[in-house]
Amino acid sequence: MYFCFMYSFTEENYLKAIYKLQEQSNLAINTNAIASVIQTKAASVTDMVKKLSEKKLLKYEKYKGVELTQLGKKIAIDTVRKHRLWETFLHKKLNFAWDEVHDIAEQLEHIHSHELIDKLDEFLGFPSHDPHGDPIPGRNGVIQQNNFILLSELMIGEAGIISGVVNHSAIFLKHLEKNDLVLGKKLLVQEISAFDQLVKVLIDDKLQQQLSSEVVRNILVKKLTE
Amino acid sequence: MYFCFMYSFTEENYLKAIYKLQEQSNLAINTNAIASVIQTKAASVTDMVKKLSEKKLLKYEKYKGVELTQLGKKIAIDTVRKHRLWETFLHKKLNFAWDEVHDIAEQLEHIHSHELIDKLDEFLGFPSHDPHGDPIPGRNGVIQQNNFILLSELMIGEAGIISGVVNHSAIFLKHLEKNDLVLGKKLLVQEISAFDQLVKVLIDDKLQQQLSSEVVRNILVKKLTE
DNA sequence: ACATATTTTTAGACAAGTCTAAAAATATTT
DNA sequence: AAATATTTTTAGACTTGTCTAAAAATATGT
Ligand SMILES: [Mn+2]
Ligand SMILES: [Mn+2]
Ligand SMILES: [Mn+2]
Ligand SMILES: [Mn+2]
Repeated sequence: MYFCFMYSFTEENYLKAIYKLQEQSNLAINTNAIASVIQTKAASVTDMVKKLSEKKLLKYEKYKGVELTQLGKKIAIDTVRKHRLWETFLHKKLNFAWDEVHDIAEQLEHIHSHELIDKLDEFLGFPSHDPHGDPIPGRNGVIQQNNFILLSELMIGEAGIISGVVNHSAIFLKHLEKNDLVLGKKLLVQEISAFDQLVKVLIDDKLQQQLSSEVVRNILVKKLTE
Repeated sequence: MYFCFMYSFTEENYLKAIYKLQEQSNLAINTNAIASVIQTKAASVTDMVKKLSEKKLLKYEKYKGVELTQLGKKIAIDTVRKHRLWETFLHKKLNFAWDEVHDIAEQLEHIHSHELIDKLDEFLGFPSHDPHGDPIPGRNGVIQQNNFILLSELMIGEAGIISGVVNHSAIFLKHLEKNDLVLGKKLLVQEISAFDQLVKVLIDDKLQQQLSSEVVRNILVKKLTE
């Protein structure tokens, strides 16, 4: 096994972070934002960004921010693909809870081997989504975008299937699991309190539960039309 | 997930290399030997060995060589355990050929997570041997030693089950596979040429084949007594 | 438009790990 | 036992990635 060209863990992490920031806002990506994602200092980001620019992975103009090149974006998406496939493996095959997979996948995503990731993909049956409902990019780099909406956007009387989360923190995921709010559950919105915004939902046509606005703003559902 | 204490890839590789050298000869381990295994220079080994000594992972005396401490040995064995479990996963679950697993496992063995390796072990059904017949250390660090012998040690009329290899090179493994000399096959020694040492064997009571002395000296068998 | 606050970059240092070339220690010959 | 050869260590430099503190650029308020 040899590597066409290999990027370091650090480089991949920077590219992934910039890619995610680029996705979630069309504004220029500034060094402080990157620093906060990577958990490092802005000065370090400036250094690194210069090197990535040298390597044609992104375009960098002093004081203006950065933008990934096609190549940089490809590496980033590839890293996301690996991350989500590994998360799926950990959850589906090794029975890790959905709040336990992320940190281990952060390490596994940097293993370099195309054959490995292709075979893993096949072994998992070419899954389309990871344990958190996030789409898994294909080996061509195409990401099929979800059309999920926030649970908080559902009107009274409308229903949806839990399909993803906005907040990925372990504490939130654990909380959802404890309350049986896992992927695939059907939720029917029955009542929204005018006073404290608590949302009363019916889970899978059986159990009734009250959800805080914090919770409903962080659950993504596939709206059921009918 | 947090790590009790984490050793770097490099440190783990040094410990593993020293451990393997320690196993295969009772002599003191000198820096050149380590350098040749790690694929580096003796000067670099000296530097590293000093640091590992600081960290109580090995005992080092200038010009005398090194010896692992209990802690160092534990880390090394743990790394071997991870390596062999991952090799088993790659071979059994992802259908990699036995000559393709080593290089990827060299990367995977450095993923830090006890839960991960325990769950992987369970997922694989607590295998006792890796795809090359090498024993997989238990989570307690105990390695159940093989009592395999070289195929070259079998006398005419004796039989054995292929159970391991001495040479782990991809070219040798590929050659064995091509000739159907894989783990589990039964070999009966029928003839040893006095002239060129070629060994005529009967594979699984069916196929006759001539093996070079290079081959018979690199196959390990479990002798069948009867 | 000018002063102030914020963000970003530079300068210089540090840690891990590696290298080459030279010096020191050990081993082998004669 | 001295001379030579080999092995091992040191010295000093380099790379990657990080940091702090100071300087420079940009943004904001009046
Ligand atoms: Mn994740
Ligand atoms: Mn995920
Ligand atoms: Mn191996
Ligand atoms: Mn092996």
